[in-house]
Amino acid sequence: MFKQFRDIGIKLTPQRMVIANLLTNNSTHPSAEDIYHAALEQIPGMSFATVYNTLEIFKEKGAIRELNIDPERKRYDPDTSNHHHLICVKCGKIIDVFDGVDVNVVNDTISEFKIAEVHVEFYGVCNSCEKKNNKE
Amino acid sequence: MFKQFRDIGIKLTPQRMVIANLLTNNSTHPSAEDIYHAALEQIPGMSFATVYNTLEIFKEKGAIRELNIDPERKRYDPDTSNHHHLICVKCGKIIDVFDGVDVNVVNDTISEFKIAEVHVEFYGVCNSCEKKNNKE
DNA sequence: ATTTATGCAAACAATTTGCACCTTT
DNA sequence: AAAGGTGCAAATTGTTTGCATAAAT
Repeated sequence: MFKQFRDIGIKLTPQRMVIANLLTNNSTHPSAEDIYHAALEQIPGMSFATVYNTLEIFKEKGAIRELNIDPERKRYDPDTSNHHHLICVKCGKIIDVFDGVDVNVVNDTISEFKIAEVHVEFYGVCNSCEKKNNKE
Repeated sequence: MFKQFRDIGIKLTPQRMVIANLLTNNSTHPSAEDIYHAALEQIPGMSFATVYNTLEIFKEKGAIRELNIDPERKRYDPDTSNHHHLICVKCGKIIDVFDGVDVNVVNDTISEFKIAEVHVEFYGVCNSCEKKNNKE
């Protein structure tokens, strides 16, 4: 599982392995602070600088993606394939959407661009928040 | 032109009028700092706190929208209608896209949400950056 | 030995807040 | 005089950086 990290030129130290582990198969889109706290439990003495350095390297090498969804802090997504997000405006939950979304474009301004990626965010209220709301 | 601001319950002081003016008919998606500097030229002594307070009020009342496109700072958009953005990854330019974009959804997870808004960002390279690139 | 990563603390940048003063009702 | 807005400075939050130590090649 760490093979893919080494393959793209990331030297895996114990700290980085812990961070890589925390990111992989994690769909919560954690912030640097989330990762720092979780990592601290596995490596006492783990530093914030290391978390930030590691996230920077992972991002540079294309192992993870930085999300701009949360205006207060950067969040990280271990899935670098093009996918979209569903955001609950009540509880802040962010859910991945991999398929069933089709963006059709017929627009001259856009045609003049060399588009590399298309990100779609769906803002709304999730099921559990909706239920909570109805009970009040 | 200030009428619409008053109509939604915003008391218009001189400072707020300057800020409202800087925002309206401005498609550059300025940051709080951009606005502060521009406002300072019209009202010497204008404070940062006032800019932030004003942006907060405008946002609360629905006169402007806060954008999460730039990971380093919040940006503000005077257009609160649902539209999309074209972002040049080279020069950072952000261009509004009002039509010709159609998002089709066939996805159960999304169906369970009460969707309020859909934002699409197109990341790519704009024409002028593309030309610059070719000359090098 | 040289390069590279870590951890600490200090520095930074964007934003927010507390509070005294000044307006406007 | 009561309410709300402004400006200043200090505080907070998220992130980055400089540097000495430690680890890996």
